[in-house]
Amino acid sequence: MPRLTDQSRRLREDQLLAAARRSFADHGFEAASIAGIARGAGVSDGLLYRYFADKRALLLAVLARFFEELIDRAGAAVVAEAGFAAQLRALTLTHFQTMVDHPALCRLFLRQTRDAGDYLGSPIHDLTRRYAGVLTGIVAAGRAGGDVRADLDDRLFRDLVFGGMEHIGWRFLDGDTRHDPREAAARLVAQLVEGCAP
Amino acid sequence: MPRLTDQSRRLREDQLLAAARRSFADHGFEAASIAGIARGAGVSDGLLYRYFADKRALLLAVLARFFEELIDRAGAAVVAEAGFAAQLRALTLTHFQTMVDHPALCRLFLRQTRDAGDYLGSPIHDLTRRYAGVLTGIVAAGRAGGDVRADLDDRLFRDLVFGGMEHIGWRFLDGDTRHDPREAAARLVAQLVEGCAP
DNA sequence: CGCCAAAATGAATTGCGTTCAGCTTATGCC
DNA sequence: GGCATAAGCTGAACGCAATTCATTTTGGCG
Repeated sequence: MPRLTDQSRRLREDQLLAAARRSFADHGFEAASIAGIARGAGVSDGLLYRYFADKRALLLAVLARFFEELIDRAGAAVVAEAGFAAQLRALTLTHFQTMVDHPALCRLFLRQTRDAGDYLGSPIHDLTRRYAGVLTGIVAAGRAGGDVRADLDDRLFRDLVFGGMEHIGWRFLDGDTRHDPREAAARLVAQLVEGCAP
Repeated sequence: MPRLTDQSRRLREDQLLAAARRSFADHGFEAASIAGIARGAGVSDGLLYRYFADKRALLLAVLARFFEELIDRAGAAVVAEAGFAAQLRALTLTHFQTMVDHPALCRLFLRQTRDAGDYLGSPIHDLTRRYAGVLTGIVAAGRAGGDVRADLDDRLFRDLVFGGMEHIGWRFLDGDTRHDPREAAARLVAQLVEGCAP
């Protein structure tokens, strides 16, 4: 049997990733079984290991793809807006909306991504930098436009934005439907801009 | 053989929890084995299951105890200070210092605690409320003292504080020794108070 | 048409959480 | 002191799922 073409190899990989995404989203990491994923993709258990080193590598590949989709959406939403606050709202809204639309995958991401030796230097780590870069761009433009303090600590601000989004986002993941992503985004941005002093 | 006294039962439980804390901190949740924990406590595998329903319940008990210690420290640190900013710095400093002192347990906590059906209504969920209550107290006092906007959204502020602390804290967990907990706490509080507008 | 290398298989291996049938031990009663 | 009792305690056996690898299948090429 001759070597697979790059294209058909990629096709099969897509097939496996799609089946894995379904299984992981439906059952979580531990409860999703290799056998179930392989069955879902219509292949044998063993073949999975020709494409991914182990179960965790498969999960990380699923999450990396998912994260990449989020970053692309966020980037597009941001460039469609003008002004610091509007761009920041676009970023946070995209983030929240993703949590509403894909709660299971977001859960997986938050639980499995950071920590564990395989994070630093992983593809997901690089994506995190790319996502952070979107925010850095917003801040740089805001500073140039006079909407942001010149002495703002970029990294601290990033930690507040992403940390705040994460915590607020858990309400969406927990299925609290009283909350509206658009309003949550607006409130978060207003708070970040104004602070809590009178 | 007569029933164990409450006291000796608690003693044995402490023994098991201590061994489990060591194992989990040293190897992480998955890699820590029941056999290893039991050996560490000087008992058989089976006995563990007379005290904890399963491996995960054992982990949650370890984390609950650890979290309780943090809350007590934080509460004590806060009441020792006066003024909104100083109290908020005390809370965040305690948080950061705990991350520096117990990185492995903090990692476990962040990775294992939220998510997974067993969170809502669990002892750890209650402790989270207690921890949040410390911050709520600080904000209420700050509002009364005129250091906090009357219309501040308490829950949003809480999400920003805890989310920000968590993200900043990862730097401590990742062993980035360039960062000083005290300075990180001061910067975080200043940013929260002042916002990012010029 | 066979040949061969790569793809694909799935049964065997392995490791670990969990269970439970049996064994130990401390207490109180005769 | 001996013994019945009931709870504590043990650790080998079980089940389940990830991973491996010897074997089979596949399809282009000389």
